Amino acid sequence: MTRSAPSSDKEDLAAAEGARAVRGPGRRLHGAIAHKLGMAILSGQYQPGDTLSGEVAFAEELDVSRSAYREAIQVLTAKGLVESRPKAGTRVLPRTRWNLLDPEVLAWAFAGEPDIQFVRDLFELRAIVEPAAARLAAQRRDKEDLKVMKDALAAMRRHTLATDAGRAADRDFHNAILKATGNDALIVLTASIGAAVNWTTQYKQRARALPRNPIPDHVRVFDAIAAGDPQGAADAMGVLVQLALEDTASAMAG
Amino acid sequence: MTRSAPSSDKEDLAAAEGARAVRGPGRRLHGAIAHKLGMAILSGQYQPGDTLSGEVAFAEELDVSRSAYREAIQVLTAKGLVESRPKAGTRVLPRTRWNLLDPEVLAWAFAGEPDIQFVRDLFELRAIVEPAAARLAAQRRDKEDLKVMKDALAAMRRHTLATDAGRAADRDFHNAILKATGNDALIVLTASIGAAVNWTTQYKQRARALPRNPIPDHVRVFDAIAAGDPQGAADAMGVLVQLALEDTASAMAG
DNA sequence: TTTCCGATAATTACTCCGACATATTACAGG
DNA sequence: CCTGTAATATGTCGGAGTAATTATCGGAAA
Repeated sequence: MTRSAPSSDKEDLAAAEGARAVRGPGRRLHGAIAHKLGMAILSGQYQPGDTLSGEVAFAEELDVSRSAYREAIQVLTAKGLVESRPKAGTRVLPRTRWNLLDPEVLAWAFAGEPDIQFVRDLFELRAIVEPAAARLAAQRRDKEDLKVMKDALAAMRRHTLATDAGRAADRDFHNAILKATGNDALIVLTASIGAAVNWTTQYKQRARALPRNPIPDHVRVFDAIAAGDPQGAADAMGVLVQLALEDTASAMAG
Repeated sequence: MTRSAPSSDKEDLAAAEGARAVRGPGRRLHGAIAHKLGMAILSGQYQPGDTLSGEVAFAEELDVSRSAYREAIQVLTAKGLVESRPKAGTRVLPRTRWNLLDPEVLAWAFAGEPDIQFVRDLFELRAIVEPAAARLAAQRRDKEDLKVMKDALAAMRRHTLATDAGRAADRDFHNAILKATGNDALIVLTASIGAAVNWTTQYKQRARALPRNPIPDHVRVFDAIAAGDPQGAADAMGVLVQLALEDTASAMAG
């Protein structure tokens, strides 16, 4: 992000244009404001305990109506990022109150320079949850699930992970595993985390060759699930998560 | 138009009073609306695909201004429950888009008669995550963490789980374990799920004696963490989750 | 005639504005 | 130290106008 431009008096204007510029089709104004403020909070630009300027002042600074600004604040409030009270103003809540697993919050966290420690935390969580999901999938998958996984695997082989189609197939594969668990809570959790993490690795690896061919590892996971081998599926998926971790780690280090 | 005209004959009024009645101190009007609509969606009163009445109509039906209604809708949108588009209206999104791990969404889900399958899913997730958390805690805890756990354990012994103080100590104990993991993602995840689940069991067990004394199991977890025994901590915590599951299951069945 | 495409119209959410009500904090006086 | 009062920022309201999306209708091409 090119935030380091210290032009003094035009900054308000830049911020305002920035807010309105992001406003594409399907993206409302209040959504753009929420996006902007959310990223500002997640990036540490506003820190826990800080109190934002008053509604009228901030809305005017952003060059939007008070209604739009307020609706944006409601979004942030719903995600546990801020809290508004009469006379006290709107303040950023402590990090423990943030809904860090909310897909949008994750997107904001990964929009700028994601906090290394947080990425490690997420991978640790993945390393806990995804093997367990594979274990459940091995116990509960039906023929339809296996077919979807098999097709996704074939598509991955065909396109490789360097293409959009290949990455889409990768997502399909993992989603099929999740669906096979039949656990909704597991599905939403893993889906949002995986999406957020892959989101960064994906476009950071543009100039980077993958550490090694990930297809065989995916095949191992599939075989174990197809064979109804829970422990094998969990182990194989553990390897896969570890692989993704190394990939991301090297991408962020370099 | 004066707001205090309680003309009687409409059922709309009843709904409106219902919405306004929940409005306690610290609870804004739009928050109450969001609460009401959120529970209605989670309870299946509005099903995925349904489109809500238009802003003007619905706001008038609830006897609130469009601003308050819209802000409530923004909250629901932020949690992935609904989606609004011009000309198309506001429709309830498919369940897979809901942020089921959002604390408020969980609260709404457990406000009425919680879906049995969903409760099972959550416990399955707990059974995956919490033992892993205990394992990490056994590896990373410091003296301060152990002290907090010890104190909480003593308080649990003193008050028993039948009292508010005792349950607070129970929460403190589990929170101390989470804190000891040092993983923020793990913390928010487990904290919200645990809170929601305990929320039901807590006030359903008013007339029910606990299946068995849970203190010794807690002690086992603590001892393993204090001893730096990851596998032992994970196993002991697994027992604890299983115990909670049985408790909840019998509470919901009876 | 059928099918497809583009212009048009209607509906709905979206945005803005200005005013008032309410809650919470801070201060002054007892 | 406590209590009542005033200041202030959020909360709520109603209405007007804008923008975007969908549905409809008409015409042209197959």
